[in-house]
Amino acid sequence: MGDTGNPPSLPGPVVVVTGPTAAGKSALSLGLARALGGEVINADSMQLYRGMDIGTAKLAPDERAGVVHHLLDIWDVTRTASVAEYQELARARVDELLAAGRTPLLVGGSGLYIQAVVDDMEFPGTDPRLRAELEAELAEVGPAALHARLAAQDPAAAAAILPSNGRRIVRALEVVRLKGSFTATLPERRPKYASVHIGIDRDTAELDRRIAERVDAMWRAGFVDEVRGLLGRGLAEGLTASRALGYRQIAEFLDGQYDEEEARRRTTTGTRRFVRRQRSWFGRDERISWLDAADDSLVDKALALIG
RNA sequence: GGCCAGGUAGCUCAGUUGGUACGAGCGUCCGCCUGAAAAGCGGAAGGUCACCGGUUCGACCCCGGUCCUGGCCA
Repeated sequence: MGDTGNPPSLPGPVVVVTGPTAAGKSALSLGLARALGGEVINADSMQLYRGMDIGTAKLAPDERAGVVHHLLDIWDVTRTASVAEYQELARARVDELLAAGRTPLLVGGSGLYIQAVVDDMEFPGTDPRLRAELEAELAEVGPAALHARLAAQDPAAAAAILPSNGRRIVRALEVVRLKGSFTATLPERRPKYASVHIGIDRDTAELDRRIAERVDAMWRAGFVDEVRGLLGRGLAEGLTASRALGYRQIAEFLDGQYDEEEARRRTTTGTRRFVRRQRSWFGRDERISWLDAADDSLVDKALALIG
């Protein structure tokens, strides 16, 4: 149990708690943190934002059961998220905790973020000016034309990216310009820390039911007011935060594009769809040991995995 | 009870002057993913065209009847 095949020389262990939204990660993480004497490091891209509380199901301070949480509320809603930046912040916390003999619990549903911390991933830099140029070009000539250019500059990268995926084509072209090639900058996946990956999930019908209930509860808790308030703080200008599930839909409702009921409907179905994408991502990570969130002895089983 | 409109994919609706349903949006399912990842992108599966009978070489589309839905009038 708990044997992840990590070379013993790696620092750790980092306990990862992940799984689709609304499965029950937060609850489990509290149980584990208390049992292990650990602290939680948030790995949820949207909980990084200050003021996005209700819609991200962020644990309020008094709900954290005395467990210290890191990397919540660190970004303003106008800020564009960045995996690379998150990676740096999260690793600093992991290192601090390990040095202090505390167990870092990396908790969240953002698969790429977790991987960025735990694996030896390097993100080539970005150049805002170049990026803006490429983006403008994309808007003008469309993704197919840019894809053709990528194919000429880095055939392997072009082959891996669909001609319709403008965003990824732009990033690849940016990296090619900065580093010479996109694909060559992607090293083999190697672990950076010794880690135990615990995934929790539920029966799909059950999870869908929980999602519907949760969205309703968010509405009752004042989700619409939260968004209204954030719009006053520039939410609409934030590239990342304005796209968050529920926030986008409510903003569109407040903008008069459709009614409130429709916003809630779209939030629910969008969340369901998101779950499918999360599972698709997690499914490729063989390190994850899956547990049923509905299991009565969930915490014990998770502790057994950690060993 | 009468009149009008309508019954086509899980939902909302297109469509064929009669020749194998060209469907669309949403939903559903599957997948991709390296500085926006709750984002972005791709693929697939779904239809005895309400039912019965008739006309026709051939009807989802024409005719008759039945049932159902909505509206209007009594």
